[in-house]
Amino acid sequence: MKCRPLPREFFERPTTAVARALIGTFLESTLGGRRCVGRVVETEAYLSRGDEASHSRSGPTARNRSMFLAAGHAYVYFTYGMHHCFNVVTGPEGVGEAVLVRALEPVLGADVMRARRGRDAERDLCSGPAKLVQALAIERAHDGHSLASRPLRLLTRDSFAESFGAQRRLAVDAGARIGIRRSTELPLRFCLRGSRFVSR
DNA sequence: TGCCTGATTGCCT
DNA sequence: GGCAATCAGGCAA
Repeated sequence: MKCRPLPREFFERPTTAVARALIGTFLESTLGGRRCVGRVVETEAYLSRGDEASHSRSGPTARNRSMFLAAGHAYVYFTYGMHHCFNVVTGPEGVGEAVLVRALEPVLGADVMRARRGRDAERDLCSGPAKLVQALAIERAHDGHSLASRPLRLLTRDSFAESFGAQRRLAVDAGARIGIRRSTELPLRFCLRGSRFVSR
């Protein structure tokens, strides 16, 4: 089936629903003139209320302002002095919710990913939020980019049916989020069951 | 102005 | 399993 970007309505559902629904979709980067695609296998939801781990917990700032854009935009932030992470903005404009994409299964352009990552093992290319950002050449400059348009798009589950079939019903597990200290009790992490490409 | 911490990764033991 | 790398944002003073 032809590659189609996810429609705006896809992102306008509750954030946890979007986080779950993103599993099995495809993230495509044509940055640097090289096409790379990965299947989303792990996500985490970050909410605007009752979530002390969310960057939006204290309202808009210069760093997190993209999180308050309309659903379907990218929120890219810099952390730990050396890494970037990629999020999909969800919810109504001005609310401040997003889904962190934590891991991808390489589908196309694995060699380009290897060169960018400086590692050979397929498992090490996109099995972490900062890894996939490096593999797809995503930068802070893409903060606020609309994910319906190149060079960075999210494509429907129907895409790449030659490799993954229709993917109608995928088994998705929910659990606690990783790498946070607050609101660790919330089950806002979603993984494709059985995938060897998740971060942990 | 200064200090502390973080939605991470990779190397070392 | 432990921990260093490395810096911008957030907050206290």
